[in-house]
Amino acid sequence: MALPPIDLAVFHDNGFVRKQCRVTDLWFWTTDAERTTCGDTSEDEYTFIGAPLIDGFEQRGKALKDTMRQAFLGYFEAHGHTKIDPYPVLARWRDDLHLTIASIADFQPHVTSGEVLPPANPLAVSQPCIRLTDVDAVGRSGRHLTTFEMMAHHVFNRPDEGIEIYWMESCVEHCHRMLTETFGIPSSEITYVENPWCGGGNAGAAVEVIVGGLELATLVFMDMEEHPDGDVELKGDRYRTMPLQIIDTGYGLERFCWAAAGTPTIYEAIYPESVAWLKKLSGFQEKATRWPDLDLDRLLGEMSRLNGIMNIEAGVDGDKLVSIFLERLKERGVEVTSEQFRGITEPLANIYAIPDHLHALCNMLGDGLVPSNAKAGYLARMLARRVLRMRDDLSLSVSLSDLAEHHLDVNMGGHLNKQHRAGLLEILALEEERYAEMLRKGVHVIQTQLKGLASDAEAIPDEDLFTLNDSHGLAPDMAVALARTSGWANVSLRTGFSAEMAERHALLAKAAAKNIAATSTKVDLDVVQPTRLTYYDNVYERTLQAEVLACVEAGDEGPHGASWVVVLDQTLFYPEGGGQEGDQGQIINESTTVSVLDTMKQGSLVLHFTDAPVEVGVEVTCVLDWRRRKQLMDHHTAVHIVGGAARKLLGPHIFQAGSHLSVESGRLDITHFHRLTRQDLDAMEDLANEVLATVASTEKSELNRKDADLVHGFDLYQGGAPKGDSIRILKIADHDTQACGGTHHDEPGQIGSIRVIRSTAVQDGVERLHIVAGEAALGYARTQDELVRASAEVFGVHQDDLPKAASRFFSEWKEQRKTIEHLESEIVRLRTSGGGDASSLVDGVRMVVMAIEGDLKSMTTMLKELTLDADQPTVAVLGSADGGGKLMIGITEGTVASERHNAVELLRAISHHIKGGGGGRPTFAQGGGSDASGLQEALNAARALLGL
RNA sequence: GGGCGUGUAGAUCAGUUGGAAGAUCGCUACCUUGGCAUGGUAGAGGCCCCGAGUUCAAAUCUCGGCACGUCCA
Repeated sequence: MALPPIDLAVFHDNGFVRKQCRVTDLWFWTTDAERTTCGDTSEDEYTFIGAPLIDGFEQRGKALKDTMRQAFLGYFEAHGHTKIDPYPVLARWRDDLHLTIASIADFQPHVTSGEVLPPANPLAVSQPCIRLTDVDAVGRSGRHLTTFEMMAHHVFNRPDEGIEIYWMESCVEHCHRMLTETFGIPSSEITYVENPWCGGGNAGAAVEVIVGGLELATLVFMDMEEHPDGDVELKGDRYRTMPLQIIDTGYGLERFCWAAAGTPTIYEAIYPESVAWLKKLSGFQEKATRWPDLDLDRLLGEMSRLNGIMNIEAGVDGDKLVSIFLERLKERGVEVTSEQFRGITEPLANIYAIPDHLHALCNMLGDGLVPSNAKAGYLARMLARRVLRMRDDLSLSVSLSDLAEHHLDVNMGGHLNKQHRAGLLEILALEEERYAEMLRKGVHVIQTQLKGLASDAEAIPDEDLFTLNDSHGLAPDMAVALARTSGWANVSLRTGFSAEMAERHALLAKAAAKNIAATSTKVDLDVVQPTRLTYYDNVYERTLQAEVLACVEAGDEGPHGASWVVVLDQTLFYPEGGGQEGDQGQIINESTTVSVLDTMKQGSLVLHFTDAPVEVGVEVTCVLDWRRRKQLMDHHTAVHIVGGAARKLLGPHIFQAGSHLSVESGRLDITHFHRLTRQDLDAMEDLANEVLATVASTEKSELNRKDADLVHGFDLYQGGAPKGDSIRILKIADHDTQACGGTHHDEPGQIGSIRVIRSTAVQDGVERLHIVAGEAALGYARTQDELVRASAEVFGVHQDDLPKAASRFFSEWKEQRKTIEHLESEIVRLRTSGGGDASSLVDGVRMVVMAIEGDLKSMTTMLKELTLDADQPTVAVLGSADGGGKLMIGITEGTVASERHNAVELLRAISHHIKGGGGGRPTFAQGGGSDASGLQEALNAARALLGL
């Protein structure tokens, strides 16, 4: 069964009739009985360009957005909705998304699953969103944006619990009244298109709201979930009704602004100052006047109308697009050449895209993001680099920081959520440096990569272009541009190559995704009663009476060789989670004692992995391995304290990217845009220990999610997004506040001391701090002492003199190595030059055959000494007993000696005496063997062959 | 999270099939001039990132580690 028609009173009351679109086949509602298209097809042009459909909004840019947003939220506040503050653009409360891509993302997954109550119901919000899927189309299509605000009203109905706020009828009525009353849009300009929505396992009826050819909003009625027995079928999947029924709407703030401004593109409506500024900086008008006959305004006007019906998506072939455009423009009486078209649209696309990208970038960094080469940070870097490339294409003489500063002041009122202005500008300056460095290296990379390519080649091989892009960050068009100035003047980029490369990347990504297999194991248990967790009541408790609810074999999966799994009614063992390792200890009853080797969580149960079974139903005593637990707590609380110290010292962008707590050490990953120095670590260490000394006690509390977000904001979720409605919060004075389910000290002072040992790089933009605390700190200090002592003993110096002694020994070693080399060659010179027994003359060629002491290195030095002088043609055969026997033969190049003798042949003829082989060039050969006792025979054989 | 690439002189980088560690700039000394720019000659400067392995032989091949770069999700 498909979905039934959406037949609402609001449509009939306002004179709408239901029709089927002849282009898309979708059903739609319109007041115009003659209308045959739904409004959003390749035949529907934008009708609002130059003729705004929303009246009374004379502002532009930020002021227009602010007024528009206020008008929207004002309507819904006046009609019983609660306005809520927008969430950050970094979706830190979610582990499946980097960026907030829609207003509904704020409430996923916990509110939409029914686990957590919404902050208000019904509610209205204007949520800044970032979507990078269409990043290539931004600036070129006239309407695409990477960053936009999704205005929305949301309703969360639960009919089974009697919660029914409103559904389709009221929703569409609100929408229609707002459009016509608040914004004064004539009904005749509006079409409502029925187009069911599905995604992410959910589905529902949906209505698209089209005004003047532009989709202004989508109203989704999400009341179904995917299920094999469902009675509704959509796009091949079956769905059934679910208990929670959600209204998810999305109104594009920027599109409302555009419809009110009627500008040729959306960018002129929302970033007018930036567009004007960039046009001026780039000399756009002067360039355009190169063609005095060209009616620029007419061209741009026609183009923007065309943009409405041409679907410019990522990967569209550029040349093909241009030719289609030219043809369509011609039909409309606008004659332009391909050169003129490119000359106008290419710089314009950059001018439009730059403010959009900057807006996304400033929002992301403003939320505390640090650029990186992985994850969300990479998205910021990609945007920064796109802006830099566009800036270079436009030949703008401003820095990335200048651009951002302008944008920040003009389009954002100077407001950033978390990051300071100075921090943002510093990060961008660093990004620009990195970009410049990449380009500088690019020239060299091109030259080595293309070494084998003929200088008159017309194309760079695909493989080389892939490598240049993937490994060296040189996009194909940049690679070609660099190659043209580096000696390959005729190369050009094959049409459609970029699309091909994108396809190839998609294939690789798909293949990689296949390899990820879920490996979570599950123990089968029929216990339903959740384990009561007593370690939250008192973290210092060491023994506990409990009842055994279940005991089963662990199978192969048991950690640390554990063979049984025990479940109790309550436990003081902390199960592995939040980076903290599971507790160990013992479970004791009257007759037996079993060891708990590890503890894990499965759903609401705590699994104790033991080395032996215990009887079910009996009362047992749990005994905690306190020393281990204390150490884990030391490290865990210390990690929070060091994290707080890092934030205080380095800035608001410091966010925990991960942590792991073991008995040996604690590990904390933090986001930062620089490598940390020892001075940084020392400062953190000092501050952390100061906290131990000055903060008397930690505050532990439990809040529901709604209140926690409200009171503490999203910095709470440093350790990742917690599950469930109830959140445990650890607050260490005003130093650090985090949601954390781990075990923590009540008094920081009990840790004793904290040491930040070192930092390593996890990825660009993420530093890993290695921390020891409490007893582990003491143990670490002892180990270090021992290392110093042992090293000092080797040198026979006092520990304080160790660095000095080491550097003296090292430099002396280097000097002596040099001296030895000189002396060795001197010895050879003395033994051979004075007519000694090792040397003899045969027909003007000096013959040197001798056994020496030394390794390959010193032999080559001697051989060099013997054979480099062209005035003294020499054949030298050296032998050494070193490592199973070595033979080396050198012949002075370009002399009678090298004409008469061949080093390789000579070597092959004698090397069998030491059971070895070898090779080399005709004037230099070396080899070795496994039997040094044949060395003299080998040298004798050489003498015989040389006629001595 | 996955893929790819790079670590060689103070700097920028070459180094072919495993077989004698190189270039350019910079540095030092000397020569050319009244002085400078420059030109000429000579010289110093290398744990070829670290650790294992293969081999008679590793900067080069294999594995592991560290550091850096880059693309994609």
